[in-house]
Amino acid sequence: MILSESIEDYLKAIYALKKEVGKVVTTQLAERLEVKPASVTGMVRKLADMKLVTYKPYQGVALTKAGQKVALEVIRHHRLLELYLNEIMGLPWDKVHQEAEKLEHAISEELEDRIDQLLGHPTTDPHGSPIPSKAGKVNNSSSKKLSEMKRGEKAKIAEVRDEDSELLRYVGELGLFPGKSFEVVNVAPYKGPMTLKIKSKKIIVGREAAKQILVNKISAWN
Amino acid sequence: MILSESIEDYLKAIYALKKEVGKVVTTQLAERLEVKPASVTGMVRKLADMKLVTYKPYQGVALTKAGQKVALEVIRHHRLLELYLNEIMGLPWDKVHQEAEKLEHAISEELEDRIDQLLGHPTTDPHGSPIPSKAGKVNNSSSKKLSEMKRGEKAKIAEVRDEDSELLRYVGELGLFPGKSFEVVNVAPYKGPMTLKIKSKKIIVGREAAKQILVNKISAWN
DNA sequence: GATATTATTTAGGTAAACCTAAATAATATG
DNA sequence: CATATTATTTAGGTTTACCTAAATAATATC
Ligand SMILES: [Mn+2]
Ligand SMILES: [Mn+2]
Ligand SMILES: [Mn+2]
Ligand SMILES: [Mn+2]
Repeated sequence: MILSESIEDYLKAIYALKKEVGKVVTTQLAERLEVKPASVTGMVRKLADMKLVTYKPYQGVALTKAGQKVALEVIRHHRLLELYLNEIMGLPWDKVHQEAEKLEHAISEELEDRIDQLLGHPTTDPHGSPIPSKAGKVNNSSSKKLSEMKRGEKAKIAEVRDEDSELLRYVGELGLFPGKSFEVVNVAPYKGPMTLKIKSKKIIVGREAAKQILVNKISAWN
Repeated sequence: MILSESIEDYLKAIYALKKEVGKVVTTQLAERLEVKPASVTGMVRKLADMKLVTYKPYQGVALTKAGQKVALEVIRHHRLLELYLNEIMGLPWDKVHQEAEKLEHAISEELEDRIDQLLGHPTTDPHGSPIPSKAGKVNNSSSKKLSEMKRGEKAKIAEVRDEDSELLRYVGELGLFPGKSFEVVNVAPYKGPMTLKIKSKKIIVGREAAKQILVNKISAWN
């Protein structure tokens, strides 16, 4: 099965939107892929012909088993590449997404396997997103947004949106990397900044940025 | 300047053919790129419009300064990638060409620079081909074919054709890597095999394979 | 030097992945 | 519930990079 770069990107976007908003509609897909809605309609019909998605006009799109398999393969490429570029090659974590976006379509299955091996079969990328296994299993931690946390709650950074380079630089400077534990010591009103404590060091993060950060709560009785 | 993958491959092929046979004609370009001659005519006209080549119908194509610059940039990507894949990632030397053929169009200039740095600014790829510098300088050693050597002559392996995986596996098993010194101890008649001596070890290589191997003669008075 | 062969170009088409503008369907509002 | 707004689709183009078939130019052969 030789699929075009565009097709791979559509399937990936459908997978992501499904995860993020539940339903996948034309306009949102168009916005994410930076094409016009009319183009999405055309492509989605084609994907339906290829049995990669199911599609009912005005109702939305959903991946079939086959479509999901392709999406997960591309996502696996993407996240393995991000981790390799960051960890082994030393590229900053705000640069790797863009690079991986192109490379994900270019690497062979053999190179994918080699990268996986060199990284020791990792399960998360530099931004905390799970790397699907070769077989297509994904660890989907049910995490919540940092922005929704209350004063006094403790949590661990799970995942940071990886598309926005500026956000990543900001968050990186604050030291908010996946895996870091912290406590919310203050939440300013009027959508104001949050103050966090990481190992007795206080840091302040804007509420907008906090919306882009997913965390796993640490239960009080731990 | 954003050039398509096809355009980059045309320019690279024109560069290579110029080097190999001196003149670049439609049919050969078509054969190398695995497209029909009519398609080459079309693309070459387009490249001429873009001032990347000069073209006279029925006469042949030649790269302009701008065209050569692009060709050398793509070749630099290709060869740096081959070396990285082989040396750092441990891919066998008969696999790296195919992989680099796709990746060369996908990596950013920043990643190119990082690879160059991690490799210590290398000057040749795993098959012995020179890596053009960032500025576009290429070391073109004037080497001859192994197949044309006579009994008793000494030389060093310079370069092995990199497109044919089977050839590379064969040559690799014989230990004929770029840099290896040897002496021709016998040349069988009727286009028969050649016997070489590398550090007192004798190896036999077919004449067809020997045509694909370039060497630098070691002068007798050395 | 006429004729056959080979190389190349021209003309007209196709497929993929976009686009714009207009039509239609779904949803929201007074 | 009639009308306005928004979402989506349809229809008809465009661009890129191919293709085939036919025409033409260059070269080789008798
Ligand atoms: Mn992509
Ligand atoms: Mn990521
Ligand atoms: Mn190569
Ligand atoms: Mn290529």
